[in-house]
Amino acid sequence: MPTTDGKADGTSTPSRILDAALASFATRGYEATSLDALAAGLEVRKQTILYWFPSKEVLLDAVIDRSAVELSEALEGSLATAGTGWVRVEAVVRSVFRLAARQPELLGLVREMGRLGPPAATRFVAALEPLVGRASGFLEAEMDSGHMRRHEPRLLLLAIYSTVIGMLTEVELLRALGVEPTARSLVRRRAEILDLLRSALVTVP
Amino acid sequence: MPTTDGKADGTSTPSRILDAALASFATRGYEATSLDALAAGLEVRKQTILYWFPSKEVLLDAVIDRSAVELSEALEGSLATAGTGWVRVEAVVRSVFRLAARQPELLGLVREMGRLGPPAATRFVAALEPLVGRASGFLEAEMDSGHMRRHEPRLLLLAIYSTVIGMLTEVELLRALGVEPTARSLVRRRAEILDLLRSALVTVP
DNA sequence: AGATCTGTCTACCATATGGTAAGTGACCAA
DNA sequence: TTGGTCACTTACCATATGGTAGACAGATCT
Repeated sequence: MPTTDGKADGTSTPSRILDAALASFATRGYEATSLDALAAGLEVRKQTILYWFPSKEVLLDAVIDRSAVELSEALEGSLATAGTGWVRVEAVVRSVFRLAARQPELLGLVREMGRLGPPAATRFVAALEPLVGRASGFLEAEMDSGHMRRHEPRLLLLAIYSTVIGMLTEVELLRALGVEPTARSLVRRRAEILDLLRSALVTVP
Repeated sequence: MPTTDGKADGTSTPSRILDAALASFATRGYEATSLDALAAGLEVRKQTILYWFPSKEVLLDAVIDRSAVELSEALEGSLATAGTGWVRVEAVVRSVFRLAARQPELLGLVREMGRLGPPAATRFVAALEPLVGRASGFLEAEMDSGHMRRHEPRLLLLAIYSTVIGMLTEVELLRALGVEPTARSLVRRRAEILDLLRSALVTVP
């Protein structure tokens, strides 16, 4: 497999392939995505894809790796925010929503991880482990210092994660509930979730 | 397509097909499930499946319909619990966890709905609409009477749903977080989620 | 100029997939 | 006994899939 992307301006062929693959994996799913369909969308032959990524699985790994880096960078940034406990939680949630507005596929891929058993999912989670560790440690510290209600930090993290991801990716359900997934409604959902989380976490108003 | 299931004792061929299909759709996904694999697991020829369900899509619809009924029945029951606001929320959450312990595939299918666009997902959500309506109405009434913090009821419902489903189905993530998905941990997760929800919802301790 | 390397393409291929057509044996009513 | 229905089977088929082999044009190196 070639190791360089040629021009690194984001429009090189391998980079475009990764973009398309991420989008399709996130929405249709990995197994339901065919290399032919991917290639057709890129106006390229399937063999071009197989030239850069010698198998579909390698392509998946590449998508996962790149996405994990992007996710990590976006979240590490907001996690580094200074300030008391709740402000930081809020900053992280806001940055996830920003991410969802800009690159919804990234969040979709996170959801897809569940189905892709140990080989792929493990890789993804492993890449995000430092982030999870930091977040978990932060929550624990805040609970120790009495700023937040005491909970099992890792379960709390999972609950927050589930809520946010659900609110952002359950488009079908939203529509069925009469909430059109527009930019406006995204803001409302964000407000709603922050409100909920604050009630659940912060000890005294 | 034949309309009767022969013996309705749950071991009739069509019933067994539905069971296997539900399990596979919920874990591997609809598109990733092949009729051949399904048939092999049932020790039956693929054409037997196509005899009872003339196409894969019809099979999916049947799985959805049956699952929606089972889900509805289980939840309607606990929603009918008497008592003040929080007790009922708790009863519903507990019954979802009970369902998750007994029939994890049902919850898995719910998650799968998101990916299956409008034809299938709409059918599922439509079948559950009365339930959602009742739950939403209940939440609104509780907020009106001051037992619960005011929130947009349908968004609140989505948040609760996402949290519960996430806690129950994100097995990969749980494992990565060091939480082995055992029966013990299920109880802990249930306690954790009830605690969180109570903090977030109930007005006065 | 000639050789080599790069990126993409055309030409195939084995296998798997959803689905059609046509049986086969057991049972059952006339 | 025979004709028909039921549950299920074997025999196929068109298409789609991931992947291999190798050709071809252009750039780069010697």
